[in-house]
Amino acid sequence: MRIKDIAQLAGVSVATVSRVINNSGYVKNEKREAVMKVIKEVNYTPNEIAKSLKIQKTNIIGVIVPKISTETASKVVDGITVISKENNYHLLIANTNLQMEEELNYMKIFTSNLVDGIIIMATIISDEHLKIAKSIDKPIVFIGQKVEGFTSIVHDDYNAAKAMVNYLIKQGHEKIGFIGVTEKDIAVGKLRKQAFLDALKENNLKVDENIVEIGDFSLESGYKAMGKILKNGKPSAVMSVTDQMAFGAINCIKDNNMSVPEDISITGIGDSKMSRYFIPSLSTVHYNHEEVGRIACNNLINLINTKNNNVQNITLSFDIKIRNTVKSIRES
Amino acid sequence: MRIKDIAQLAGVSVATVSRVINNSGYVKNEKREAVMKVIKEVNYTPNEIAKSLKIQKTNIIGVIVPKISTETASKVVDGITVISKENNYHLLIANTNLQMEEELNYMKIFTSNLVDGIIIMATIISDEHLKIAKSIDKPIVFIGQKVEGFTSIVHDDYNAAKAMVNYLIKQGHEKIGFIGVTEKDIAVGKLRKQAFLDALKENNLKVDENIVEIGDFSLESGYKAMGKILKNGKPSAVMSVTDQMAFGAINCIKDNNMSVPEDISITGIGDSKMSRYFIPSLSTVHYNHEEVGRIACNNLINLINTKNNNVQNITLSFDIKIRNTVKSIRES
DNA sequence: TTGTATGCGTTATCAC
DNA sequence: GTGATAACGCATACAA
Repeated sequence: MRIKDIAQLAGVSVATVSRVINNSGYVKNEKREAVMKVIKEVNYTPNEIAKSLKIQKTNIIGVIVPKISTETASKVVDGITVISKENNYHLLIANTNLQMEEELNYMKIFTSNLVDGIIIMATIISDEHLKIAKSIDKPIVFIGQKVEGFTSIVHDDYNAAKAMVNYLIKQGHEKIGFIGVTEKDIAVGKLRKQAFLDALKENNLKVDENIVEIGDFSLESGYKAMGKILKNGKPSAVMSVTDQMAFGAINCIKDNNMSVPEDISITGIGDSKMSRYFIPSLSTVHYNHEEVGRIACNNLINLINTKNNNVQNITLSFDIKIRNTVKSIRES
Repeated sequence: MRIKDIAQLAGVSVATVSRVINNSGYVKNEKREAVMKVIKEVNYTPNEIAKSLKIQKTNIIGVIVPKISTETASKVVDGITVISKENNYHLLIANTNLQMEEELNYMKIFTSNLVDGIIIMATIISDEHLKIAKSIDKPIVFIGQKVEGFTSIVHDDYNAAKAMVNYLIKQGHEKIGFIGVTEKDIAVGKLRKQAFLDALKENNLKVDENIVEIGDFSLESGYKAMGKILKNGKPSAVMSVTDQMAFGAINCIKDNNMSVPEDISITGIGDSKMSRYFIPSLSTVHYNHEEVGRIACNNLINLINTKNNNVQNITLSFDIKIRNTVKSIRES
C-alpha cells in the first residue's frame, strides 16, 4: 500500500496525503478526515525507507558495542534506549564480540547513510579507529574512552580506583595485590592501574610486582589471577578492577580454604547487580551505566540536530560502596 | 558521493558502476578496474537506503526484546548476532522495557518496510500480539513462547522444572516451597509451576499453598518471596523458577541466620553466569540461550529467503546442573 | 488549499 | 559489453 493508493481511495492527491501524514502545510479539515479514515481502514504505514531516502535522514542511531551480553554494555544500551525512544530514534546495534576488525567495519557500514549518528563503546581505540572516525561525516560519540577531537562520556576511572585503594590503605592494608586487564584498554586497564600505583606511592607503600596479575574480564580469569597471587605471596587485600574478576578471585580464595574478608580482603569496581547479593557482599565502586547511555544519546542527538561540532568530554562521578569483603586490620 | 559521480570520474555509465559493485552482468576488465580504482580513491560506499528502496529489501532484522540488560535476553541477542553477521544482516533492536504497548508498537513500526523479518522475545503473548502478528506480511519468529501458527523456539520448561523437582524429591525433600512469576508468562510462570505441581502430585506429595510465592524476576523479589515462605512454614527445600530469585532467596535465608543448603535447599533455573561462582554454587538447570538466538535467526532468514510459510516449533533440551545448594536428607 | 512534477541514489530492463 | 532510463515510495517546490 503506497501513498498513491491512499490518495486514490481518499480522492485527493499524494501531496495532500503526505501533508496530513506529516501535519505540514494547509489541508481542509474535510479532506484531512477523509484521508485519515482511509489510512485507518487499510492500516497504512508509510514506507520509512522511501521517506529516509527523500529526507536524507533515517532516524536511526548506530550503536557499536563490544559484547552486548555484558552487564555494562547492556545497561548502557538500556540508557540509550530511553533517550532514543523519547526522540523517535531506532537503534541499529552492532555487537562486535570484541573483534576490532568488526568495530572498524561497522563504523564504515554505518556511514552508508544507514544511520544519522554513531555511539561507539570501544574498549581499545586504535589509530585506525581515529582515522575512520575522522573520515566519517556523521556525528560520533565515544563511550568509555576519552578520544581526542570527539565528544566522549567516561567514568572517572582514575579517581574511582584511587579512592578504592585509599580505602583499603585506611583499613590498614599494606600488602595489596592487584588484578587488572590489558593496558590497551585505557579506562579499565591503564587508568585504574595507574591509580593503584599512584595511591600506593603516595602512601609510601611499595608495589610488589609478584602480586599484580592480568585477567580478561571473565570470572575464570579472576579465579586464575588470584591463584597466581596466592602462590606468589599472600597479600592482606586484593583490588580487582572489575566485579566479575573479584567474584572469581573470591571463589579461588575459598577453594584454597581461606575466606573473605577474614583472611584476604577483596574489592571490585562497577557495582554489578550481583555485588550486593553475593555472599559476602562485595565492596566496590558504583558506576551509573544507564546514565552514561542517556548522556551519550542526548549528546549525539544534539549533534545530529545542530550539525555543529561542539565537542564535549564528560566525566561522570562515582560512589564507593562499602560492603562486606574488606576487613580492617588497623592496629588500634 | 553518488554512483553517478563515480561513473563520471571513471568515464563510464552508472549502469556499469552498479555492475561492478554488485558483480553482476558483464563488464570489461579494463573498465572494471577503472571503476574500482575510483571507488577506492574516493572511499565510496553505496547508499544502503537507496538500494533498499530499489530492491525492496533492507537486510535488517528487527529484534524485539523485553529488556536487553538481562542475561537471558542479551545472550539470545549474542546468538542472533552470530547468524545475522554470517548472512549479512544488521540488527535493529527494540528494547521494550517490558511494556507490552511498546512491543505492539514496534511490531507495527517494523512493518513499515524497515526490516525484512522480526524476531520477538515476548514474555506475554496477548491476543493483540497475535492479531498484529497475523496482519504483518513479513516473517516472524517467536522466542520463549510457543505461538499458534508461527515458528517458535522454546526451551523445554515443563520437563526442565519437573526434573529439578524430581531431583529434590529424590534427595528426600517432601516439604518443598516454590518461588514463581506471573502465570501470564507461559514459559516461566505457567509451565514451570505446572511442572512443580505435577511432580509433587505424581510423588504423592501435597502442595502447601502457604509456601508458594510469586516474584517478578528480580533478586529483590526472590528475597521477599523467601521471607514470606520462612514466615508461613519452613520447607526443607525451595525451588525458584529463576536463578536471580534463587540468589535473592539465599540471601534472605542467610539474613535469617540459616544457611544453604544445611538448613534449606534451593534450586534455580537458567544457569546464569554467576550460578557456578555464587557461594554456595547454585544447583540449577542449564539453558543455552545463544543457541536459541542462533536457531531463531537461522529460521527467520530461511523464512525470508524462501518466502514460504513453513511453521516450525522447536523445543530445546536442558541439562541439570547439580551443584551445592541442595542437601540430601534421605534417611538411609 | 490543492495538485503536478521532480528528485533522493539505487537497480534492472531494454535497446544498441 | 555498455549506456539510457524507468521505477522504488516518498516529500516538496512550484503552479494553479
